Amino acid sequence: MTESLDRTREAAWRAYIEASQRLYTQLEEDLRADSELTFADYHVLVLLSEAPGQRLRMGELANRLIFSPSRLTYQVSSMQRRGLVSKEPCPDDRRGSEAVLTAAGLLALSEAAPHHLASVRAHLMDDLDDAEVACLTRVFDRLGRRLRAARTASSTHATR
Amino acid sequence: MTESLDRTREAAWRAYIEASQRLYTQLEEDLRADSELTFADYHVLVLLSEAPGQRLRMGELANRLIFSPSRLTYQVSSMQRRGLVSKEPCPDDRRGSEAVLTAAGLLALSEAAPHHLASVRAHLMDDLDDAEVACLTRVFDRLGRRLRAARTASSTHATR
DNA sequence: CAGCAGTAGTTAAATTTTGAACAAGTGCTA
DNA sequence: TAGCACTTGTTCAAAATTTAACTACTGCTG
Repeated sequence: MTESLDRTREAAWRAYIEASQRLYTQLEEDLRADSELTFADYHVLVLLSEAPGQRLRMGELANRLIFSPSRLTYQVSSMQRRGLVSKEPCPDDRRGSEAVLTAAGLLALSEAAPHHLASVRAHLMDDLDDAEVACLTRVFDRLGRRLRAARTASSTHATR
Repeated sequence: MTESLDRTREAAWRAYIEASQRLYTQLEEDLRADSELTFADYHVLVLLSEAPGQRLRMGELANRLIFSPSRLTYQVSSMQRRGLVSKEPCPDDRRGSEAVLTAAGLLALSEAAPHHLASVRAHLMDDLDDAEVACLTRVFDRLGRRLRAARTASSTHATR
């Protein structure tokens, strides 16, 4: 019994896992219903639109999306085929390349965003009071920071 | 601006999405490091181990895992190949079949569980105080219930 | 009880994701 | 500055997932 979760934490864990999965599924479905984008597409567009010059190094994009390098390569080529982004060699590092938001990509984002945000509100946010929002922010901010740290630490050490 | 999220909610949303993705990735990685199971495998084993007769109808299992039917078929055949579950025709409904936990499956679960639970604690639970646990439970319980309801409602109506 | 709309689950093809190798370029160090 | 270890990103093959048929069965309805 040493390694178990107490009852309340187990309940929290199960509720979290199930609801998160359902939420994700629902949002993805909504997004595809009123745009031509997947959640991953949307996320790429958001990140690029916020980046200076509306461009990001592949590696940086992969880190933020929490995508493997090869997955990102695939994701970006798919979006490139559809004209949502373009790809340019990186000026200061000839190994690298950058994904760049196109006008069509920006347009697609601006069309999809209202629906998507409405969907996030309808399924999740509108049902939360301010204290709950604060709690989620605190918990997941902390968690994200910790997991980010753990990852860079382990890849630096190369322990194992 | 009608369809946007206010600042605090947007921050909560982003923190949640990122941390959840990182957490999932981390847990999956841990699980694979100290067992032969994926997260999906593990989840199937848990559900079966708790079911009466350690067996569940495919459909029921799919609902609980939030898997598409075909994904579940694939998942279960894979586990069947590895001897973790077996499959039996359902006695009262000749269309149906049941997934049944095997002794090897139960053993694999019991070996993996301590590590996995420790991992959940280490990455998530140990860092939360009781109020936060209560908040998560409340929020995600409610969300799960609501999304579950939305799904059955929409599939009944078959609107769209 | 015949017909038929709906349910349970599988199958097959196409798409996506992973994982391991790889090519190219960088930058330290000796 | 030549050599080498590391980084960046891609490619290829294998595995997983989705989507759309499709088979078999159930259970209502006339």
